[in-house]
Amino acid sequence: MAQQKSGHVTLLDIAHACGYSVSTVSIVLSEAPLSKNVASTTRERIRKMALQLGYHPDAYARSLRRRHSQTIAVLAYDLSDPFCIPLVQGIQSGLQPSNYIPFLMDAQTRRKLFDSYLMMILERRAEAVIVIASWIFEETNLLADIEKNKVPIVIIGRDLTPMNISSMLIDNQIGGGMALTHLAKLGHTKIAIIRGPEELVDSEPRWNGVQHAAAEAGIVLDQRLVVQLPRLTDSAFGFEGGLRAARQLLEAGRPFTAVLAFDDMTALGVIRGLAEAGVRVPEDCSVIGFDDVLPARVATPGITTVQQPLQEMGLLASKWVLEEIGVRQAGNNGPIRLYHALPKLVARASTGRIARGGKKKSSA
Amino acid sequence: MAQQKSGHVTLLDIAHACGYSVSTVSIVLSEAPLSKNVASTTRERIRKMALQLGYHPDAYARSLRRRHSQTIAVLAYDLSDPFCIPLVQGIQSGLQPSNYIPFLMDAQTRRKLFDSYLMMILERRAEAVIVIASWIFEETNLLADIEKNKVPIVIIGRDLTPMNISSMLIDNQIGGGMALTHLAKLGHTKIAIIRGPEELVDSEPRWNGVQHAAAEAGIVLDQRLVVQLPRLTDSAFGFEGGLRAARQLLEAGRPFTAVLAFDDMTALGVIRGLAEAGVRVPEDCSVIGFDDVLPARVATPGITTVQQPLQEMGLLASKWVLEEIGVRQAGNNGPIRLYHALPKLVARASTGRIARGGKKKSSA
DNA sequence: GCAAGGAGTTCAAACGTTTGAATAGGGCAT
DNA sequence: ATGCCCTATTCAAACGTTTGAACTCCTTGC
Repeated sequence: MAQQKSGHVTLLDIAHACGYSVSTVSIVLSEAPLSKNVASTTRERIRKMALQLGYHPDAYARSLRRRHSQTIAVLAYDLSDPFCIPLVQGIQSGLQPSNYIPFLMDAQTRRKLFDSYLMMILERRAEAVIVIASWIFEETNLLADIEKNKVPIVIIGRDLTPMNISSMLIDNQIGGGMALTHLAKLGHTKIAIIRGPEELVDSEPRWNGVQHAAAEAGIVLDQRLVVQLPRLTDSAFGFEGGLRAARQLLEAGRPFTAVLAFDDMTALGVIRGLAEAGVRVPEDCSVIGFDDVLPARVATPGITTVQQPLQEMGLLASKWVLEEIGVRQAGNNGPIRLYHALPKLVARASTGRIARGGKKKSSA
Repeated sequence: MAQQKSGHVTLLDIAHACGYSVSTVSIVLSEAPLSKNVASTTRERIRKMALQLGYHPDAYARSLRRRHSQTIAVLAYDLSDPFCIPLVQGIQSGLQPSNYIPFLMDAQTRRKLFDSYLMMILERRAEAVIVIASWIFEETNLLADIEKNKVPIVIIGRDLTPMNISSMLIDNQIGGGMALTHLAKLGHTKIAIIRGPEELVDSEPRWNGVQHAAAEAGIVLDQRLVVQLPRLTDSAFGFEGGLRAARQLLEAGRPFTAVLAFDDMTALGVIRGLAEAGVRVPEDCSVIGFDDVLPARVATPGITTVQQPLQEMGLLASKWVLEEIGVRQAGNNGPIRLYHALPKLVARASTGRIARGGKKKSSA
């Protein structure tokens, strides 16, 4: 009955209610070491009263006093990009066994939000940060600020080891190569390539991988079959880009039997664009993507793609930060790490052996 | 230089560094009303020093003292379900203009996690809660606990007005009707129905809507064409269910020209299952979904579906809680609200007029 | 000469915990 | 009796803020 003005039940309320001091109550309820020499009858009474009054310790007071928040910030550039989800899942499962809890933040591809979240990370005294980066993340100085505060950071999707930040990336070069090799093995030679937007760091190495693999397979890439995705404003909407790219390719009228799309969403857009013109996938044209996101798996035909081990990466990222928290508590400093994840080709139904007849694209 | 043991710069550090009291520093940096009669030179010096030392106010100390956390908990049953994302987006944009920040929690369809997050909501003194519910949410008593603590709650996807909790749902009955009517208008009469899992509250009313609309259209539903989705363990994997349902339907050998799937993921599974048997969508068979999630929009053919205004619902939910926080601060109590969102049919390419020849399903 | 008021700053208490040190009352061996 | 340990409990300070009240100078008006 002795409700505080805050509306929440406090230790003091319980203390009053059952005639012990705040200390005793605290010791019992927080299961401090000292609680082993609190009389068991006392323990019982306090516990019962706490339950009855509906007590829940105030995380703010507790964290203030204990000087740690048990919180790990997870800052994603955009949760509506299906790419982020498996990463977040991986991180969450990695954090589960620890008693750190993830503080999920969604920057929604907005630079402003991204920065304000970074600020919040500092204010909320997150004990570590995992950043899922993309182009919005343009060397913000706040990250340095976080580093200065001795908060462990891991960044996924960017190599920031030069700034002393542990980083984790997919090996885009190998991945790009895999995609092209897969198409080559199926007999395709007239391959259209949809390159990623310039501001994405993945675009360049992926393209390099494609070129090398082409050279190795003895394929000359027709520059007129290479299109460049524009800057994507609307996050997940590589789809729109792929759709336009496909139309553009068809209009150009140069024949091709396969499209190597920058990522899965692009690939899905391409397939839509081809379908508009009556081009069937994979019968008339193969399409390959990259990432292996959910929409690619559930589409029919299933999209052949270069899979990123996103969940594993998330898991590993959480392991890294937990470890680093450990070593810093011991007063040391762990190594700055860099991990290049290996992609894996997942062959589904959107790619196939080149048609015998060498069927041409229907163009205007 | 006067770093505290916590590793973070505090007001005291700044006070020492520039020779003012902690109070003055606090007043300046928190822009309290009193700061208007702090000498501007003082203000300058303090601000400069704060910046230089890299000061960031401790959210824990601040919230403890101010007695509010500026935090609104958003508890989703599973972020990897594409259904949740637009809701979360809507909530986020609704919260943007306020200075409450969303604390995003992902229960990952795990009852245990769900409960522990609810606990955390209490401990972190969230000032309101928005729950995106599904079947994992089985009348947990913790929600009552939250209510008891006078924290405003809004639940999406469940009618909890009997428990005095504002609720928001899609009108499943109307939605189900819309789907069936759409198929009927296209001339379909042999319609297979895939009902939702029993433990989902949406299943029942949606099915009712379908039945009514069928009666109204003068269609008799063949019970042998009605299959029931099993309990979904793996969240978003209605896909698997749809796939199996399609196989089952084809095996049964009863002809049908359209499938009304419980939701989009199911529809995508159905399409895959039909494709396995060489049944083309929409030429040989129409398929309609429900929800309008991303994978349905980017698949080809685009899935015709009954759209839920998820983003708007999220937005509204955030408006509700903000309002309620307002009225409670004024000492009053707002109304318990209930909102039935109106679904909208989005016709895409997965449904079409029935084939003239009345082409039968290929079965075993 | 003095109250009134304002500008600039500081005091000190409070928010709800945790925890090292202290206390009180044993019992038990010397 | 004294000293000592043991059990059960409490004191009081601290975490980093915020804020109502107080304090010290000044100026200004009467």
